[in-house]
Amino acid sequence: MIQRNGGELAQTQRSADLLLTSLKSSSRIKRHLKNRQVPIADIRWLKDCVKEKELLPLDKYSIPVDDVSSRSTHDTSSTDSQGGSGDDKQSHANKGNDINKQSHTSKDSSNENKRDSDNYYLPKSSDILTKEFANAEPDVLSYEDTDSSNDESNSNDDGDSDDIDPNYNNTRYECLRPTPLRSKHNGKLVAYLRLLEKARELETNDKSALAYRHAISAIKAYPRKIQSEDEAGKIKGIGSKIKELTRIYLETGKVPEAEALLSDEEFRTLDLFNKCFGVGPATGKAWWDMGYRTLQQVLDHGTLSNTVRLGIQLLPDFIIPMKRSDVEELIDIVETQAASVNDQLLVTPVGGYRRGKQQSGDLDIVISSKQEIDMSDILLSMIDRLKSQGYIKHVLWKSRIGPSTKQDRLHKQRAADTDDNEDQVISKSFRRSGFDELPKAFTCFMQPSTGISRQVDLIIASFEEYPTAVLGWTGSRQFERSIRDYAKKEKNIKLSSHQMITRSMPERRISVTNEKDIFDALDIPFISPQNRNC
DNA sequence: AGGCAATACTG
DNA sequence: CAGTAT
DNA sequence: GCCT
Repeated sequence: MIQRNGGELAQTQRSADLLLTSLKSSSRIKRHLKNRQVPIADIRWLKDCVKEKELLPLDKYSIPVDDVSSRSTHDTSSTDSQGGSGDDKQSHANKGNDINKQSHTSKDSSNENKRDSDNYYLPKSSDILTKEFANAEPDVLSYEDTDSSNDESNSNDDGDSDDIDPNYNNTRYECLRPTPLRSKHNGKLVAYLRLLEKARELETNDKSALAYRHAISAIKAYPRKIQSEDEAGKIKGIGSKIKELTRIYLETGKVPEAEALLSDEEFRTLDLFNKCFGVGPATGKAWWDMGYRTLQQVLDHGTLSNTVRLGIQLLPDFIIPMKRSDVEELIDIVETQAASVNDQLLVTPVGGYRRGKQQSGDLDIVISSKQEIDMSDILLSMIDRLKSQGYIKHVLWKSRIGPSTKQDRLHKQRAADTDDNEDQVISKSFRRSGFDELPKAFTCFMQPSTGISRQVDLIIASFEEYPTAVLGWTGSRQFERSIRDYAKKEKNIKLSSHQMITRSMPERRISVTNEKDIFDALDIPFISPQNRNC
């Protein structure tokens, strides 16, 4: 039945990516289990799929076996950029599902063909796709309170509650001071401001959103509990509007303007849409305006590019946070595969993981080399290898610029097809051949131990580019913005993830061999990755 | 009043 | 060029 | 929305 309908029957449990069974008790299932990495579902799923002629979500059929819930215990919504709205409360999708008998099957894990089989890698199921906010319970404001019984310790004496803490570096450049993962003393206020930031972003009020971001970073870095509106008003990044919000917060313990968003249907819907790869504020708003209220509706009725369709279909998995051990499992895979491509490769995990986040939404990896070697083709080699080993299931996005060689080929090809406007083509290829950016790919991995799809971004950097690439990809986003801003405004230096150059006319490249060199060249104190959570 | 990081791909 | 991604 |  599987093969007749375009599926493949795996030879072994290990190579399957879905197990179907009709066994009833989870203990019996466990005795037969050799592969805990993949979802287990009732065999009726298969029959129903055939009946409906489509791949149905697994959730109503999936059978929970794992008792060591792969979810983490407390989930305090992620720190940066990611939604401050602590949406889902532990979706324990699986309720009474126990059926009988067994049989296992399904897709082979290696091979990747572009036909329908792609679909078999897709949905894990979940209620996210059908989630609708019309009459839903409001979200609960989730925030990171590191300190319940605050004050004490420092706050030493003088706490003239209207003056800012003297230990605080009150600057407009976030990169000049340490910013921890979470606010130690003002977590709830930060959570409210995040909501407002998000709302501005979804309205495409970029500049306003940025202003909230500055304020949020400032407060996260602020070393004690803010006790008065005047104290808040003295912090750079907080102006009249946010000072007022702070006043309200201090008086009532709430920020109504933000609180309202927790139960606002449009906001919550746009926020959800926006979580899909390839879907930004404009697309989300367009969907809303067309009357779509769930992602499933969009899937069913919208006309979508392949990338966006994938983005939606992968969301149920991508939305599940990775614990550090999950991330490490993927790092191991990349390291192993890199070593077999070239033993000089150096694999460095960056992104939120490097900044110490306990939960990550994706994994960013810089692939460089221990010595100067030719890095052209490394990206493609890695992708090929990871695909053939069955780890990469999709490439969501891939840059095509790569160190010279094949790039030239591309451009020559192009120039050949369009002799129309020679000059344009030439100047274009000229700019590009200078390797403006790092070759990179955003991919979807299948995490072996859980069977969950994970977003993994691979970035290739040459030996020389390594330091700036690591700095640039470690983030946070706000840290990068501020350090580049500082470099430009204060030092007249142009900083990007692939180089650091003086802007004064004879542009000269500043050579650096590690991150510390970059801070030194800018003459600013080194900030450890754990303190770049602006 | 001007500026807010910096770049690349897609359609 | 507008939109999206990092 | 905030700083210069």
